[in-house]
Amino acid sequence: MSDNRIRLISIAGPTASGKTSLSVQLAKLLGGEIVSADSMQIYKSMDIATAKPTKEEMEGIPHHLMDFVAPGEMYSVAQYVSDATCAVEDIVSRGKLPIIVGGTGLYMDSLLSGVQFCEGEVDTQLRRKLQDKLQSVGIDAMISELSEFDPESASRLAPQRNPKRIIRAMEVYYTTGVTMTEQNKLSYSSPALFSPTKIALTFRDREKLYERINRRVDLMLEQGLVDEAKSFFAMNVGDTAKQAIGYKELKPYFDDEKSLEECVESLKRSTRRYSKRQLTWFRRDDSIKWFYPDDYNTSEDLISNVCNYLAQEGFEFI
RNA sequence: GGGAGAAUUCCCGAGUGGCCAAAGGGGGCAGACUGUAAAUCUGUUGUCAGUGACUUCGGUGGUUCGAAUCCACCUUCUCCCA
Repeated sequence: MSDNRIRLISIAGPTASGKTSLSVQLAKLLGGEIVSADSMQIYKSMDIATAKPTKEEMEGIPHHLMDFVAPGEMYSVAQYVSDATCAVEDIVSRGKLPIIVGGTGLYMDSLLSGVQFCEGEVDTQLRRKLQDKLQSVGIDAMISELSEFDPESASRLAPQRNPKRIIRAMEVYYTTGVTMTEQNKLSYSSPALFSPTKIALTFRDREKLYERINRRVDLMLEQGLVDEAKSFFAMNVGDTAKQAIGYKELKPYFDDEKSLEECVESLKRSTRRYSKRQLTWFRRDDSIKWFYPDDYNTSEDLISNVCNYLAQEGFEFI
């Protein structure tokens, strides 16, 4: 039986775990190109806050799906999967190895497993209407409304009472006539295009990761994060970009409500919490091979161990 | 030197005799996750063999059937008068 799926490598992990430098080194050794799986690095001009690699850090390795959407535009997983799939196919067509690198679990998994999202754009008007309705009737009423046409989703979503999810499940049905439950099944109906070898990075000692995060935030400040935030607030920013960690935490400082130090503390905390959520996401994937930088004395040791693993997996070095 | 007040579980902070292992928030930890995902949401957070036991509310002693809550003294801190 022949497997036509595209072989590729994915590198996941929490923020500040060292994905960028590892990925560039691997790309050099394997003849690869990088496809970013990061929901915020896709945006232009949000450079410091999203810790986008600099030209020097890229070392000449092409990076795709990074720095190409205006902050004012909306972007979504569905677009990402379609854009990234094209990028991967393009890389393969040129005889290069795609390396998917990023910390946005939803984007990465959706791409790697070839999730097919339902047709059509988000109906923002409908969404607003549902949000208003939720405000007035309460979440329980929304859950029971959902259960009228999609009882499975309703009971799945009921325990956490997550407004966004409940509204989305309703949106899907009202705009497509297909329930979220059916849509989830349809999403996995076609065979996967890719055959990924998944690796991920994190520190055995959580404190070390947190220290790196703290240090990185300090570095961002030195690089001019405050100015970048100032211009961020001055421009037209969409709902997705607005969520980026790095600007909103500084808002109270600009509004004269808090000191810069306090804001920086909260920025560090948000980043730490984010890294935790990333870990939660990636940890549930049993097919991931984890590497821990704090197991090695040098980054060279880490890289050579990763390379050994990739060689076992059948990847060829140039 | 005199006077007033405060000390609570990782932090802030409620609690003023039993319903208190102690509200609430923060933080931590764990989890969920299909078009906002760096978002959104859930659980948990004294210890142990978890329907119960044990230790905890600055310290020591006391009152009481029973105290984080009342009394005495001590310690530290804050404030006011000098």
